Amino acid sequence: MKVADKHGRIIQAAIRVFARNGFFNSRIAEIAKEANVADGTIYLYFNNKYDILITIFEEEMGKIIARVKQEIAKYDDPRDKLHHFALLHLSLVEKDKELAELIQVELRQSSKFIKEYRNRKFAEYLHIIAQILKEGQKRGIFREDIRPGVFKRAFFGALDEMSRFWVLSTKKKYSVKTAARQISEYFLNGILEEPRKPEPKKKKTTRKKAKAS
Amino acid sequence: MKVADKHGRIIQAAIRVFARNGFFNSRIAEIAKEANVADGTIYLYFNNKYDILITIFEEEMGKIIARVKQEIAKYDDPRDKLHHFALLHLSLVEKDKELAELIQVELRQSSKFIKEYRNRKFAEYLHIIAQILKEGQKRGIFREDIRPGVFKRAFFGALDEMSRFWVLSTKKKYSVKTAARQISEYFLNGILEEPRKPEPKKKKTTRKKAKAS
DNA sequence: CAGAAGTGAATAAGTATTCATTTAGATATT
DNA sequence: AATATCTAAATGAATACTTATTCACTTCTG
Repeated sequence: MKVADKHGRIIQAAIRVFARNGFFNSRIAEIAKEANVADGTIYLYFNNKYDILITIFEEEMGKIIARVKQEIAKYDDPRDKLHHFALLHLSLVEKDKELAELIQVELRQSSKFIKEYRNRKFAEYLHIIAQILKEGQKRGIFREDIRPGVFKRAFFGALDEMSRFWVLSTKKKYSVKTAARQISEYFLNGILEEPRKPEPKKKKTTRKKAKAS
Repeated sequence: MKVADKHGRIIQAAIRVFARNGFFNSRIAEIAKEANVADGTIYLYFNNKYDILITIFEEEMGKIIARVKQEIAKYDDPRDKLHHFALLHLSLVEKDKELAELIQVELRQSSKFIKEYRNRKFAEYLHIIAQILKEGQKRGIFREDIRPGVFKRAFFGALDEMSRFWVLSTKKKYSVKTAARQISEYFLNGILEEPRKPEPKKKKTTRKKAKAS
């Protein structure tokens, strides 16, 4: 990346500034200052303030979706895919809290444009979850009566709310690993004591030593 | 309540206007017009624009929390409590979409004030879920290794994301009942085929309260 | 008729965007 | 090698709005 990559510098500055103040409370002047460019320079690279926000989503969400798809493809068992989806989602949030906050907070604005945009882009992300479910159903691993349309939103929502906790509060009470394991456990096995799952037959990446039984 | 309940009229108008445009894109003049009062009148009842938003949360969230607590108390079995929490949450969203959208979208603004406010008020709502879980654990119904802090966020998040789907899109593909049943099922029994709970699928309200062994 | 309630035009600030001007880098000319 | 010429990139002060809030005045109400 060149020293004078103005486009990139502006994007990165905008992520920080928008995350800090929210879109509406952010000043173009502040972004310009943070990017070390003049106010007017921003308009050489972006049509307007809104365009900066949209571009951030376009570029960054694209990266995230590609990354997640690639990672999930490494695993064969849908149960593993689901668990690793959770793990990666939470890891990405932890790694770039400012971007995560921006996506979580500003992408929810009420404007028609954002509404439609979010639908279009998030649909792709949610679709990954639905695909994992469907594959598992085809293989007889997941129950047939699970509705992909409900499941993908529930699973994503669970991760998203957990993420918000980390993004908004500075203190992190649970590790990414713990949270990801808990959440994928809820969805795979449920929380009931009674119908505890016997044993996963095949692969086990990491075994949990039942120490204090 | 008087016919000329200006406070209430302004609140209701603001809910509509804020939901329609988002907080920042809403004009005081528009709220005033919608409430059939003069612009200046609003400042007799509220300190500023922001105060209207906060008051909406204060009053409406208070009602919701009270309502949910009351409803949940009707059931003894934590499994039923959880299911009915889901059912009521989604019903309330469906009943007042504008308020739901406002809470979902605007309560997530980045401003420090909102952040803190949300934390304080939502903590109470999330706490209801955690309490249900803990009680179930004490009774040996739910597994001991479920972390209330993760669970309450995951469960709420699942419902919240499902709600957003309804709020943002006009078409409703799933009924409240279906969605609530699916989501509470995920969390109670999981989605796996194998360790299917050996219970009759058709369970109605008149289900026997067989205390789990 | 006195005080409360309500009004809405005027005010006072704030800020996204523009554009006349400057700067930097490349190429041509001597 | 030094200088002149040209163009794109960059600048930031000025513009051109927008809008929350105020307050002098009017209308109710008991």
